Amino acid sequence: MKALSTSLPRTLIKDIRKAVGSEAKVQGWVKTIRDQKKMQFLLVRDHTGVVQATVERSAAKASINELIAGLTRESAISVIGTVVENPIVKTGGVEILIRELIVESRADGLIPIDPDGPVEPNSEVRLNWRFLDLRRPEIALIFQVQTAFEHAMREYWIKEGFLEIHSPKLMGSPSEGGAEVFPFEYFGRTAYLAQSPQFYKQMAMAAGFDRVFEIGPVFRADPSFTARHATEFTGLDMEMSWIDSHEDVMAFEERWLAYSLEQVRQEYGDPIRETFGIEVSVPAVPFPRVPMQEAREIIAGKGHVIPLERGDLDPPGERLIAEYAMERFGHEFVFVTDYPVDVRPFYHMRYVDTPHITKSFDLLWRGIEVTTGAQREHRYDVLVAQAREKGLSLEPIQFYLDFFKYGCPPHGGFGAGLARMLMVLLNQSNIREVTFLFRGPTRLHP
RNA sequence: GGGGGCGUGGUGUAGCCUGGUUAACACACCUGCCUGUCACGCAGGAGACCGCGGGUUCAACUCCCGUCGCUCCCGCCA
Repeated sequence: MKALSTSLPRTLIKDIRKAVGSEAKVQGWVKTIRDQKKMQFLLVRDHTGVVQATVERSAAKASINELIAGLTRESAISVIGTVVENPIVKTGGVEILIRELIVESRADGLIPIDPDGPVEPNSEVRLNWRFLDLRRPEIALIFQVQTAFEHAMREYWIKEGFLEIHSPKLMGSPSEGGAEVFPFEYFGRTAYLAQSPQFYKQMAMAAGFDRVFEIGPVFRADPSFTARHATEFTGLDMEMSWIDSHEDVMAFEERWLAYSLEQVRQEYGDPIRETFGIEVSVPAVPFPRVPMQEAREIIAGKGHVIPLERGDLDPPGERLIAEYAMERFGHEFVFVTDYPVDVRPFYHMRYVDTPHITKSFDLLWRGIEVTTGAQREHRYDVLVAQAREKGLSLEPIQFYLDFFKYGCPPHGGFGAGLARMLMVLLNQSNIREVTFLFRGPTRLHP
């Protein structure tokens, strides 16, 4: 009998209704125990739903009654029994009449955080016990959406002829100079964690790969204490050859995003609305574009003056330009273009007639910066001059500069943050909510 | 790195401003009861040296100083 039971295939709770009238095996966690005098009720949760399992107290069921009496919430169990229709039952109108119950792993009675509790513990406790926190069904949805979003992005890239690359994360020199890289000991010398695949995706252009993308980890040693920064996150990077300007890159990105959001909307639009109360809207193409100089004027017109010496927008400025894009174009996205050279890296291409301005852009989504992109400087002499002007020493980046010595096509690309986009998409106030395991300046465990 | 806020049973909070009872409440936990529950209910119980260190005071969870941790904003960025 035991052998027969265990050979029964598992039924996911979302499919339990199809098993009405026959025996089924359900496996999951104990959400609730209601142990009464004549009846015992369990609510069992798996990653697809919740179902009630029931057994009467009787001599014939004594061993099961005993097990349930000693059971704890959040224990991992297998339940085998007949699935019956019962309209009174609030969890879907069906229940399982327990024939066999196996306690696979008993949970300690005192749980540090309760996945079914009425209130969320504070974020520190939740991050300490992230595996319990992640049992909450609404959190599972976040990662289902991430999977669909990422899959759609990859699918679109591949459809458009991009190659997927995996560039090294161990580097012999910091890719852009500066203090924001993590150094570490590497067989007696210093190496660095990659803070972007920038140099390597450009190498792929010099190699004639034409178009590449990478989805992978990037590391930033910034001691940033905000709701949208992490020291390790998943970067979405792409680079494309034979472009005329950064406009080609923006035109690609907006189509890529519109496609990916359409896929997410189709697959998860309903649960996202129910769980997070937000409508997944597929953005119209093209997105609005606002050059930096004009953006400053618009923001000033809204009563916020960004200091002249500051080349970039500040957070209030970002919110105001997003507000403008919504008022003027009804759009959640806005490209801010043409950043001054002093706030951009040396490899961004500059305009011929206005050389203090780069052919670059940031993409803001509801006021949050989610992308930086540009046309790259592909002419060796110009690139070297720009690196010198920024005060970089050429020796550590000579391997990179060499990419441009033997025929490199004009090209450009962008880098985006997966979690940041997910945070905006699902209307979450903190990047930690949408990160499987967050890494920040003071967070290395679990 | 600069500024603000918060640290009280397993979890979330109240109490602190205006020092003075056994530090309260909800959820969770334990025991018993309960004819199908469904946020089950009822009765009882255990569980907190109030982040840490120092100071003021007859007396400190409460006021002051320091320190550590967390958090938000700014800077930086995706």
